[in-house]
Amino acid sequence: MADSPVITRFAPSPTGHLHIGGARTALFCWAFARRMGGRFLLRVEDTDQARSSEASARGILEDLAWLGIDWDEGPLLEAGRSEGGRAIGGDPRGVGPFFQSQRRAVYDGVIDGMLERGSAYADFSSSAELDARRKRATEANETFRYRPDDGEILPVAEQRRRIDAGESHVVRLRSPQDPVRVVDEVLGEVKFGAGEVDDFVLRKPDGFPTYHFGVVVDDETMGVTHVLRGQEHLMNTPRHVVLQRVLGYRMPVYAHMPLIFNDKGAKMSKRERDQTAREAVKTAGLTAPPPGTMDEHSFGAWLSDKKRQLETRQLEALAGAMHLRLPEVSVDDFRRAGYLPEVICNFIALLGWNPGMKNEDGTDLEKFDRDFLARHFDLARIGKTNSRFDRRKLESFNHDAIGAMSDDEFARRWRGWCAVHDPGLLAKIGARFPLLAAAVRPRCATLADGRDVGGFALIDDDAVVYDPGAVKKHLLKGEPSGLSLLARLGEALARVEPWEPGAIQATVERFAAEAGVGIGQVAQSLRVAVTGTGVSPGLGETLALVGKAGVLRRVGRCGERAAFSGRA
RNA sequence: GGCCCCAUCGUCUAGCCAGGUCUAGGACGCCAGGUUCUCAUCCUGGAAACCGGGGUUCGAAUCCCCGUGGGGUCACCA
Repeated sequence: MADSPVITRFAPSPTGHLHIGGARTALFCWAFARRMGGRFLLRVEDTDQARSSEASARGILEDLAWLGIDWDEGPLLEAGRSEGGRAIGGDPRGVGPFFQSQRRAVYDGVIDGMLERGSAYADFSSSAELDARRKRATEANETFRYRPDDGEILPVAEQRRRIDAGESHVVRLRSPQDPVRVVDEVLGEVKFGAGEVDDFVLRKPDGFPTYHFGVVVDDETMGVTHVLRGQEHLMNTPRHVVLQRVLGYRMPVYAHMPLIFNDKGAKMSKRERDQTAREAVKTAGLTAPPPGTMDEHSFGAWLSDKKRQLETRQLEALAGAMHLRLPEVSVDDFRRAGYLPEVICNFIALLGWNPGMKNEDGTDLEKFDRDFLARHFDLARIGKTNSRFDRRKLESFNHDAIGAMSDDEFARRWRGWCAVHDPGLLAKIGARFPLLAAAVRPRCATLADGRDVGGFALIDDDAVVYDPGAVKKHLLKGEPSGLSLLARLGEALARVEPWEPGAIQATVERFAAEAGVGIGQVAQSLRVAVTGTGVSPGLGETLALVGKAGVLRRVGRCGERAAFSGRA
């Protein structure tokens, strides 16, 4: 309907990185707004003074922009500056600001009215008292609900006087004890009995609103029509609905989405990464930090304290030194690990939503882009069941996406990634980068894999490390042995001109035919001689990358190695 | 523990709302073959699920109830 545009919002709390679950929530909010021709807005819920940070807010905004999730209203962000740039956000309707910390006057105005009407009251009791009561209730195995009798609440004038005197206090909702019924777009009808909602806090002693109060006031003020959020918020809904009723607000449409767990079936959390690393350190029996990762003191402190978390940089350095793969949990993690933003969007959309369409070959349609989501996303097809995050499948999707790219496109993307995450590779490979990219592309599941696959091209010629197994299998065995072919092969290769994959390949094939041995044997001996292992991209590409001089040097060095006398 | 949600292959799911066409389809992973100079691709084939018990019905993966299991939530965090 033209007169009732859909308005959705994503409202992250800037206390850390954007979690993959949060990214999905944002994506669904975005997709739904797009599909309905509505607006998607972003609001930063920075009401926890101790934990919120500007850097975190900035990071979350950038992660969203990177995923291609752009908001119509919200904080301004200059995104993609390197690629022409675009500005996201703004306040066309004048409903901002979009940082809750800047909206105190709005909340205070609402609170004042509630205090006057007696629908809220100031509570001057200390949090210590409350904690004690809560503890007693818990020990007695009772549910603790803060709900004083009418007589215990101070007269309005008295409240006013003590507030004006500057006494520390919280403001609580005088909660009507009515049942609440919500028809959730995902879960259907959900009922909450009368008395489930207690006199929860609306405004904290520091003057900042609580989450519940901020959400309800802002959603109303900003005209939010549809609230899409994780199921962990389901039990917050009756609170919000009660508040809305007290304030005479409209109730938005709710849609609670299933949760995403890690592959172990536990909630995905940042601690996982530290846990994984800590376990690896312990099984490896490491007692000191690997060189260049961190100092001994922080290492020891981190190792002995399960709750302690390393800085991202330290953790990554440690994992790198130990050749350890850390589980990704934030968008930022996936980005550094070399996943493509469009693949992440595709994959997380599938965690809880399904288009329910078939491809022409009868298989289920599950590969799609953001534009598809913007055209087909709907609430009705959001599932109810929690899902596990299957990294193998994500990897497969990413691999397929890379496989579908042209060499040029891949080179462009990989170069962009390297510029941020692996500048050393760019410096080392120089002008041969396009060649490397082409060779490596079909073998990469992530952009980070390129370094491993093409590692042979990134080392010095005399730094090749020979894998004993490969040497034994491909150089020492057989008659004639690979080793014995190498010298003559070198001579043949020296005459190759121009030095490019096709010509190299042809020469090797001719050599094999003339020597009367299989192409496989020749190729493998050469591969081992040049890369040190029996695995690499196609032989022509591999040799082309190393360069003629490099290949001849490596072949020569390989032939000289006494270590190949058979004892390996 | 109270309240609330959920339940199809190992994992993500289609099918369920409008019961029969389901000897339950697909994807990832796994296993076995084939193509290939290795690897990765690619091709072919395979194993693999309706949580249990009651109903309703001629007929239930689909509807209802109970049980069990899993999850969420119980802050002056969001």
